Amino acid sequence: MAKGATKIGKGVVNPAAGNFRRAHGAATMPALPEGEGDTPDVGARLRAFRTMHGLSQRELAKRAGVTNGTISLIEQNRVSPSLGSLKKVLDGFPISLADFLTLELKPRSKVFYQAKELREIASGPISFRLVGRDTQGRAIQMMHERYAPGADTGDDMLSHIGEESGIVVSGMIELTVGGETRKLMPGDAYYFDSRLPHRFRNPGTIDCVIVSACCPPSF
Amino acid sequence: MAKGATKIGKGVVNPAAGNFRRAHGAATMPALPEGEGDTPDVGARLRAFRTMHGLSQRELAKRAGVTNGTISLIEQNRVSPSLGSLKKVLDGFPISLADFLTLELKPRSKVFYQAKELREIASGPISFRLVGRDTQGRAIQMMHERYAPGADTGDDMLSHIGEESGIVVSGMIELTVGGETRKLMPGDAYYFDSRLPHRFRNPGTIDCVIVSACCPPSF
DNA sequence: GCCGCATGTCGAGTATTTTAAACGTTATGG
DNA sequence: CCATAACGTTTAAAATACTCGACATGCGGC
Repeated sequence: MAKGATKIGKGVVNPAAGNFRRAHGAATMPALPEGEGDTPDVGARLRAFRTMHGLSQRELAKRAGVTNGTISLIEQNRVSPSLGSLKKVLDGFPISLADFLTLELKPRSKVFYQAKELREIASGPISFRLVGRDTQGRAIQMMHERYAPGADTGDDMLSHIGEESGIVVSGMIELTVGGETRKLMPGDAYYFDSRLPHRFRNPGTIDCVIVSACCPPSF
Repeated sequence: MAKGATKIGKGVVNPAAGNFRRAHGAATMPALPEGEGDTPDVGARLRAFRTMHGLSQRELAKRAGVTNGTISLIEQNRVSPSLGSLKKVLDGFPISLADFLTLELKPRSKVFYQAKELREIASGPISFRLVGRDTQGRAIQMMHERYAPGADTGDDMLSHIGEESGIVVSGMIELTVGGETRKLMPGDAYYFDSRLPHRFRNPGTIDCVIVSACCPPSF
């Protein structure tokens, strides 16, 4: 292709169905009606995955050994990446090619809760304030954490197991989960799937105390 | 690429590790050590899968809407196909891209048994001759079948459940399983995973009687 | 408001994949 | 024995993916 004939004018190719174009031999495709399988929108998948890890196109590109332009084009579904490229890109974070293609990409359930949203499940001199509406289908173990000013866990890689929840007791914590960042004040809380990349940082000037809970579905 | 500079002289790229070459920006790849994920030898995978379906490169190519050359190159790992191409190719038979990449590609277990290989598990006036050495780990239900001369089941698509076994009682049957074809004579038998595409044909001039068994692990 | 920095997109050039056609081989008939 | 057909492989040309550099925008600090 010399120059002018770029088939790509501006518009996205086929964002919905996820089938790639390739208007070639005019009258090909005899047997199957095309569009059998899945390959649901690799572009959106990659973008979601990347942002969930808090990476920019350039950062990911550097990690993966490709250029940012490539990432951009792929995410726009302007190209159908070769397995080699896609593999390199995915090596940027811990997931296999097959897993990436299977990934659920589900609408994120409620993650952040305001102090007033916690549910009181005890009474009298003791107060148990429950995080999350539906206790059923959840699995938790609590912990007590303290963050000095400036403390930072750094990004966590997917741990692929369990869930995580916590309540800020004192101080302030900046929590990033799956690309969303939020500053939580005393009384606020969080609840998310541990597989989502997450990060705790104390941007304040005093210690931050959190009652947190983590992991395995032990009961 | 004009012409002469074909990087591909003759040899296969990297049949073992399954990582694709792309000797480009010289000193790229900073973060991860490359070779994290899998992508195990797409070429061999495709070839195995194709032959198991009894398709030639050209047949598959026609179904998929690509050229036979493409199939050839992919199977030799001379290229790293784009998702679009690979998807088109896989649309040729009923499997998803992710499933294809996950596929086990296990060393086929024993499929064909000679008459003398059947194990007698009864005695006296009654004779139960068992197909397959290890009854454990198998799940069977028997049937009685008869094939008129020329009868042909045609190719079966993957049924994704259970196993299948049978013994030829009289006549002759030509059985194709996962790309291998064999003519079975009276007393001979078969045992295979139903997910493998298979086909029965009676090339003889007399009826063929088979005692067969199929499917679900019911006991 | 302006600057510096980061981000995502675009255009042109290069590298790679895919096509189309031909080759060498093997099997099947006549 | 030759013709025919089918198969997998190969090669140059066409089409696509990828790189490199530049652009426009957005954001935070000063």
